[in-house]
Amino acid sequence: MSQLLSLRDRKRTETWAALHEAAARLTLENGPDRVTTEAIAAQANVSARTFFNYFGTKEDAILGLQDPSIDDAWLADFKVDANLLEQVSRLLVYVVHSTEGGDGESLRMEVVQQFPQLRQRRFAYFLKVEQLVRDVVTAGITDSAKWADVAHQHRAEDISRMIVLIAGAPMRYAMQESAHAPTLDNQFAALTTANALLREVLPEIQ
Amino acid sequence: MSQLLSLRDRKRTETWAALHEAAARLTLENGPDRVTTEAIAAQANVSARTFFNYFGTKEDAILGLQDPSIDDAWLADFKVDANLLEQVSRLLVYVVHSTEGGDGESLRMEVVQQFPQLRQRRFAYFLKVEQLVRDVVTAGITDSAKWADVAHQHRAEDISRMIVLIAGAPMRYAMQESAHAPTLDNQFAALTTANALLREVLPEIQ
DNA sequence: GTGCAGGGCCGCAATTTTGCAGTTGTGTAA
DNA sequence: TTACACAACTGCAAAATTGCGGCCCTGCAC
Repeated sequence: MSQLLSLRDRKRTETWAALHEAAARLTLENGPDRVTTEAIAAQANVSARTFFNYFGTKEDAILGLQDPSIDDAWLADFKVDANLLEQVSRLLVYVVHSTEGGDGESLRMEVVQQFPQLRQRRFAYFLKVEQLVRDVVTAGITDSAKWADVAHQHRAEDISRMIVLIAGAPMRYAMQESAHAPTLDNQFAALTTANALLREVLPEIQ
Repeated sequence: MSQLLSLRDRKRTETWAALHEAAARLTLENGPDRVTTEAIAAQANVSARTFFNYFGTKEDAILGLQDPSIDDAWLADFKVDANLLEQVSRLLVYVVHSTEGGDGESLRMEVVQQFPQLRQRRFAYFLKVEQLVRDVVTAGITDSAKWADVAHQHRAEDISRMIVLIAGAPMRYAMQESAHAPTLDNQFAALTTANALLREVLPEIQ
């Protein structure tokens, strides 16, 4: 038996996918307002209560969003002593990706294109992403000798808040930019553009 | 939603059936000794431990046997004050039936015909059936005015033991008789014959 | 307005499933 | 014979699921 995942983890993944699939499909068919959490649960063959064990809101299920997380391997690679902006940018991209569960074959895209009202929910998730990344950066700064000087004058929390805001600016920019054409390609292009823009702007404003 | 059964009960029934099905099918394909409980569980998509939450032994799963039980409605109809032998006979048939879970479309018959070694397990279950019926009869006798006299000279447990033995004789007889041709028809015919035989013998031996 | 039903969502206790670490018995290679 | 793998089966604690009562909000009939 190929068991990269335990039976428990495999079933958890399956249930998550079943709920997201059901939510997305039913939404595509009837629109988000004419779908009940109960119907989604029934379609996924679990109880209505279990639905809320997996998703905080109906919209999260429709979009297939999950709380951001960082793999230990990634964490090990993260260093604050050089190229911090670059590091934080990469981390943000990675963590945003971690909020989008399921394989690439999700119905998310179709749903977002069909019902743009749902789009706002992704911004809410970006806040969670930033929070998580801030925690990581804060920890890095606290432990770093290089940052000791600055950390003496400002709280590490405030330093990382500012850094994450700057590093996250391209993503916020890209999210607004690609709002009306939310394909994967568009998002990626928008982010690339925004990154370049940041690089040009930064030297000019100090 | 048609919910005669709660979601919980429905899933429990499904899992039971999935395990029995997997056990029977794998046995038909490979023989009972070359099937592991682990393989059965995997086929039914549950853990190895869960298998034993449903069945006490591998053979029980193959045969689809479950502990005997009596519906409350049946219990209400059971009276010890008249035609006791008849009543107990009926009850025995009913309770034996209750040990055979699943719909009629079970692979049980095929398995038993293919691997007669498994047959013995059904005798073990008949003991459980008798025990359960004895308890019912004992309770009836204890509460009955008609039996007060006899119950004064013998313990109610002993009285019911004897009655159940007599009432169960045809079933034991039939089980031996139909051992080599265990189809439903054969079993039923054997039981009918045995019942008639009992009725003829009884008056002669007092 | 006022009541009321419907639906999102949460807390909690009961039930079920899982993982894991045994124990036991049996076949079998050394 | 000994050693050992394998498979049936069990106890127990952690995790997942379920049922249920309840809160809050919104829309809709009256």
